[in-house]
Amino acid sequence: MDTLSPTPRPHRPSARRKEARPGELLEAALALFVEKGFAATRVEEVAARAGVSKGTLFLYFPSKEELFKAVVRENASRHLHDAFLEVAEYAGTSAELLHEFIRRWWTQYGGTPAAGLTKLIMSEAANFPDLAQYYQDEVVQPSHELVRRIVQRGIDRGELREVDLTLAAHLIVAPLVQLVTWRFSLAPCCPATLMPDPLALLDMHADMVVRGLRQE
Amino acid sequence: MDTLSPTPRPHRPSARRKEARPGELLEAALALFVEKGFAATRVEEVAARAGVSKGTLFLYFPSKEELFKAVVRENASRHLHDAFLEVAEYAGTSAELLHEFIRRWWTQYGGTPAAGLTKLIMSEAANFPDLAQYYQDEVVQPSHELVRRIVQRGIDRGELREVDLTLAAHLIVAPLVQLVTWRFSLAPCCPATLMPDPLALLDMHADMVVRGLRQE
Amino acid sequence: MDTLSPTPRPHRPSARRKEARPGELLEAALALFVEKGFAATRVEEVAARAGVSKGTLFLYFPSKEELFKAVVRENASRHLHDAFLEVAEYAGTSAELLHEFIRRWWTQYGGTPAAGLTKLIMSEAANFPDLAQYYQDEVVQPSHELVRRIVQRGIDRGELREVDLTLAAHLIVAPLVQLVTWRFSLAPCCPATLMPDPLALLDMHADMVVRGLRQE
Amino acid sequence: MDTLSPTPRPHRPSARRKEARPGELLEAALALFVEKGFAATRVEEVAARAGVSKGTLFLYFPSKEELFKAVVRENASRHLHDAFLEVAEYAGTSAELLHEFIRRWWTQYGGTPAAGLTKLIMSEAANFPDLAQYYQDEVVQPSHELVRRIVQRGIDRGELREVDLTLAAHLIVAPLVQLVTWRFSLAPCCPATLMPDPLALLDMHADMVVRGLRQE
DNA sequence: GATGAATGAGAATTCATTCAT
DNA sequence: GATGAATGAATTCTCATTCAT
Repeated sequence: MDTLSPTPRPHRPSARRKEARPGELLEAALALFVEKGFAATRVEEVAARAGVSKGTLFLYFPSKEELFKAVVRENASRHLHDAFLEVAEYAGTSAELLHEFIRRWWTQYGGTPAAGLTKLIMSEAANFPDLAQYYQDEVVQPSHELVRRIVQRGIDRGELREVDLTLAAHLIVAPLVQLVTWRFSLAPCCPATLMPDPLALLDMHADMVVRGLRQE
Repeated sequence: MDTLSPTPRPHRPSARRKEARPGELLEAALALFVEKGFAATRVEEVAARAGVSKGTLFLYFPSKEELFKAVVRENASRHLHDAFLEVAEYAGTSAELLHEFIRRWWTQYGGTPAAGLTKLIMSEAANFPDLAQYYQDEVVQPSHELVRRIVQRGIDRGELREVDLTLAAHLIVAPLVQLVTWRFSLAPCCPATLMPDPLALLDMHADMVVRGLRQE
Repeated sequence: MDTLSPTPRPHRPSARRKEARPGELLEAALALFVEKGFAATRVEEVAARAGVSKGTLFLYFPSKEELFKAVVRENASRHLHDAFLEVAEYAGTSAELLHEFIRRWWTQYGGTPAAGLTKLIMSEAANFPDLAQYYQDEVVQPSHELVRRIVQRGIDRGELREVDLTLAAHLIVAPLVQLVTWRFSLAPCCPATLMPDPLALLDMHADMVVRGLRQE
Repeated sequence: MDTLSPTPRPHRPSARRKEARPGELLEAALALFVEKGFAATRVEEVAARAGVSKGTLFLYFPSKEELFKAVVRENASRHLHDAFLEVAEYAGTSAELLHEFIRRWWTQYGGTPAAGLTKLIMSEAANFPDLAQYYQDEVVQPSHELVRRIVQRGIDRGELREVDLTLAAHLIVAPLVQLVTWRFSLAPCCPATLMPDPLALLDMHADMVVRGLRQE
């Protein structure tokens, strides 16, 4: 698209490439770090996947470790802000909101390459404790807060029972996290039949949560 | 000494002596592989933690990779056989069985060091596809089969609704797997307050599952 | 413009324009090579200090090594020719000549940035034996010859004892060389108090030489 | 000597080698650093010259830089202490003491491989300012102090004129330092005829110093 | 059996040099 | 002519593996 549309001053090819480099490298690095882990990924592989040479990578990131940190920072907390707004404005029932929330989580994060970040953090937390803390603060905590608000809203509306919000949030989030963890760990190795259809699983999950929490 | 004493179930009599030291090495290796990942763990660390020298490790395991495989094989499918027997013989309600099953899972696996294996497999599946397949066959599949039997038993007894057994099993297992994954990834890095009490979480999970699946 | 104007001694008319920028590069390179050594100096630093880009440097010098050689050739044997003439024409006593020679050496070479060349050659001689030989032939030998002539002149005039000219030249030159070596090695690192005033040192040196060599 | 004398428990060969390793590596490193400079010397060369592999070097020194620092510390201030004692107890004339001091300096340091350290420090001072300071404090300062004492002793005995001790020390030391600098820089590259016989040069130097400083 | 010194293949990083713009 | 992004050969350093004792 970009290459075909006639623009007044199309940046010189090399300039356009230069601007795209970090993004391409981050994308390649995310995929490889997710697949093989930080230590088992060679920077040369990352560079090759991004279509550049080893040396070029170091033009944009001073070390493999900084590349890793940039990958995490780049992919953390992308859509979280929007989700907060939507929940605050939502007008339907809690059952509808939960189904909607979970489905959107899948289309906007869980089903995208960025979801590999979740598995990556799980795998490397002990080797990068500061990043783990960052992820905890920027992604985990806000996500749980969002889910707690959804549940609290249902309680306030008389649709859901009064329950421990923290535990409920963990139980609502767990299958989502589990789904992406599997998507990037066992799923690529093992027969496709083992993985249930994500949307069917998520719909049943939303249904189970609603049944499990509803006021009787 | 050990090799002569008649014990009820000696794994393989001739190998018992040899397995005394390997046991310590496997234990050390499990802990370190879980914490740092396969590539980031140095064999010298494993040996040191087991109280032997680097050379000794290679007396028992021909390579780091074989050590890893032994760790997985040693820790996979420990209590699964017993669980099958117990479910088959269980006499109480489905609600009781689910609570009992989940609680025992925690005391016999989820809360033990062996549970690190789950996180380890998640992290290293792509680097060791044959082990991932082995784990899938020996642990994941049987576990899901066991859970499906529990649900089927509830349906047969008229206590639970008819649901997709595969999806139900995934949703029942997901929070358990998620719990151990966190126990070995973010939990060691981040404030204790973030982790809810495992038993409280698991009890609520069992309760939610029962409410979500019960016949109305 | 420059290339057309007839000047008294244009080095090579056609090359004058080209040599404007190389001059800055050579100056920058001399300073950095002296400070850090050939291998530890990055061409990018040289270019930056000369106010041009890395690529531009290679427009004027085909390689880092050629740049180094140009630095040496540029700075070797600058004032030697004049000194020979002055000694030949000198009319005063040997004591006056020695004092004068040494003071001029300081103002015209030893105290200038060009003196860094001496330290540079000391440091890199083994890595550039052909340059070392060039320096030996073009600078060291003529300098010693000049000093030998001064001593011979003193002997001929009956002011100085008959001594081994070669040894005397070495002993007269050594403190000069030593002074610039220190100026570019330890002096920049260590408290100024350690460095004696160069002119006081050189005056005492001239005085000691005269006393050491004079006819009794 | 050691290897020939029959000792009760000759260490096992490997143990004897192990103990000798650091020394062999330091010796090899000194020679190569002196010849080519720190940056231009490859650790593999050092290892090869010491008869071991690259990896072995890192068993004894954590980095190339630490190896360099160890080389300097190992070779600095070897014979300085003895020299102080000998000067304090010396009974002869100042002329004899100066000749003796300079001759011994040559046999015990200037003429040995350890003298390369002097050139090495000159070359690398700017890149290792802390080592330069260390050398200044541990070697240069004490050496000059020693020489000042010799001159002061001569003044006290009425043999030498009153002169600036600091300047005198510099002028006495300069040709010695210059001699070793040349020994390890231009001398290996250029025809032997250029280098005067060190002992003849040093004798003339001592003679010139005595003549230059003596009371008239 | 146990040790740990030694090895060397492999990975991260640097930097002189090239070349399209 | 000038630039600086890109390259890849070269170098430091790591660590699984071997083996003599």
